[in-house]
Amino acid sequence: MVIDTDSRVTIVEVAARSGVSSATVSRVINGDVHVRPATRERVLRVMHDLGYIANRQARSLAGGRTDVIGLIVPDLGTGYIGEIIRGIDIELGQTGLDLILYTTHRTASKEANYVANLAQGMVDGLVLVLPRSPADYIEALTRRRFPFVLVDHQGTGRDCPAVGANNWRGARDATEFLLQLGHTRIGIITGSMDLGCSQDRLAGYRAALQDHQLPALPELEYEGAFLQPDGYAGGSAFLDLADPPSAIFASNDVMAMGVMDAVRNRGLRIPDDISVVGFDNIPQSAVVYPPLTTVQQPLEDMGRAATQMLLRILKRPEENAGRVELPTRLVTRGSTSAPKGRAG
Amino acid sequence: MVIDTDSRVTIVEVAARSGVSSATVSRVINGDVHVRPATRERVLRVMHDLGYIANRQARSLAGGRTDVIGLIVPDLGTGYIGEIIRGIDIELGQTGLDLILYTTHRTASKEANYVANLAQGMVDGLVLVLPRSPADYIEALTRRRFPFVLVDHQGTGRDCPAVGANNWRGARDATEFLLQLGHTRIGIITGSMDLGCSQDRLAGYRAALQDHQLPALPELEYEGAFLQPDGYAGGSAFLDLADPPSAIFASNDVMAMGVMDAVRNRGLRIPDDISVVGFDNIPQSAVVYPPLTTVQQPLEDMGRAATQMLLRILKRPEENAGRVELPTRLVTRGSTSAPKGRAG
DNA sequence: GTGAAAGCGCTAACAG
DNA sequence: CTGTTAGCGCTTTCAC
Repeated sequence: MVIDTDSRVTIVEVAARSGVSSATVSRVINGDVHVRPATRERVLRVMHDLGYIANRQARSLAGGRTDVIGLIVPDLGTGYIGEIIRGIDIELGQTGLDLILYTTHRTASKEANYVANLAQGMVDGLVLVLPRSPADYIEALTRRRFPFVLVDHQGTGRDCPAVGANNWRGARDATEFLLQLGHTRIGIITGSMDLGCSQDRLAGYRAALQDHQLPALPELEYEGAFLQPDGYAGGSAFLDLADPPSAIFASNDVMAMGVMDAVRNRGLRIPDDISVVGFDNIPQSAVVYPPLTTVQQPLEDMGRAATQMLLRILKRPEENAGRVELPTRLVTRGSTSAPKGRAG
Repeated sequence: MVIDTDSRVTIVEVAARSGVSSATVSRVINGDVHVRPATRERVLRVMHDLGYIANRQARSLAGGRTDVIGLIVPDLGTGYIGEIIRGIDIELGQTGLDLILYTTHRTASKEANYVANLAQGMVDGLVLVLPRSPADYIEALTRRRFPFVLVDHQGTGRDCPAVGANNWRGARDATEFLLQLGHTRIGIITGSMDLGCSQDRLAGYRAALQDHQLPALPELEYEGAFLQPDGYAGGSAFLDLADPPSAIFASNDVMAMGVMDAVRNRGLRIPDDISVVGFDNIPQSAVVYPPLTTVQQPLEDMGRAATQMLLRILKRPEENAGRVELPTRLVTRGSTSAPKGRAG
């Protein structure tokens, strides 16, 4: 096949040269069964010879499939999203679908706008990563039966197709790990409590304590908002207690870094004096000193799972996809050890 | 503004409600000057009230601007590309342009296909990251004056708009660093010598030696192809020499890892017996043991620069954009030290 | 300044 | 099985 970048070979030209109508060519393109094999062959040959390339715009304008799926992400800043995208891309590579990427730069209104824009015929389906304001459009999309999936480790998504990480279990595992090490006073710094993931992580933490017949103490629960200063503030608050915890679980790595700063600022050592655990396993957590023990989210897998789910919806719109929760994995590194402080 | 996800508000409806023709609405949308200010105001208001969203497909089909730029990347596997995309995204965020992403999965034919596809009116301009077969389409694009930029650290791009890293200088700096440490026998493992970047890196290495009145010895130059086994083979070859080098510069990090394996396999230590330097600063290089000294490419900056360049071309197609070379940065880590071997 | 009308390339009924 | 005929929503001459 001659790939001619200039080519303006249209369906009409292919039709003319194959001695059929453009409708038939269209049928061939779309794999319509109602075409005599011989005709199909001939058209295919001409398309090939001419280096015909379907015009995406025209196709979708006319209301056909676009073979493109839309991806809306909050930003590309952390590398976090990159992992998810990679998973999506791997899965999409198996199919003939393309990807159009939109970055909302964390703006909820842009998000809703893009959704509206894309769902208007530009793509066949939508993957929404870490949506800010899903409520704004989920209902409309659902009503219109427009295929979409949320990648939503935050747990904000209502009852709609979504994949997320098992936050509850991740937090429980992390806390359980600290308990196994011998810690009995463990502080938690939560994320914004309006997010499902924060609630789940806190619940997981409490569940682990309960498993060990330990009470959940309000003084050991500090509400943050996923930012480093929150970790610093929370860590400092814990260390100011008459009886400070010997371990601190931060609901994300960024806050864990803040905790580490707070601990060091007090002249205390990690993990000798205080153990610290994070959540997310961002790349930085492996290279800080000491390397951070944390809960890894299966980002790439989440991307893959979301894509598979979308493909399934695209194929069988009637079945409902439900929600998938992927398991997290505890990554133990140098920021945790058995308590070595004063008395046991 | 009411964002209505279902909305099928078209230019016609806006026209009707503003008491003008659709042509005028189109003019307003496209910032045509030939519209009375009062009319413009009115139309704008109606568009706003109705939550009008332009249909991308129709626009580009009709031959107008698409306000989308196409991005073609080889893959998303390494995180390497992610950095570049981030730079592009940052720069694009300032404008009203959107991004459509294509992954070629390292297939040259897909690459040419996508280029043809996108350049057919789907996007206003193209950014090609690490192109495999630019020769296949550069001429056609240039002839058609279709805006595009290569992000091309490999230096494969001919004389066309491109941004790359300064490979020569990066290699010279790395070699100079080793020389400063006191190494006098330094081996180099090159990349595929048909690539401009490999040639430049080798030249930089030789230049540094020359600066110190040291000869470039053929026995200390091993040709690889950017793969780990090449590093292993090259490193082994060097260590088999009667007078092996005390430091090895690999033309990328992946080969440097291969070198490290070879060194360890000989029972030698890094950096005590052999210093190793890489190129790229891939994430892994920070976490291997010992952490790898390497030359960092300004990936995000390259993405930004490429985007700026494309925007400039979009604005002033007549000026020619030329080529930009961005500086690299030497990242010194644990894999290098002064030679401690036998005699000084 | 503004409107009317002709497509852009394709799909989707509806006939045959 | 295949052709005819309308558009999809927008831009763009060409008139007025």
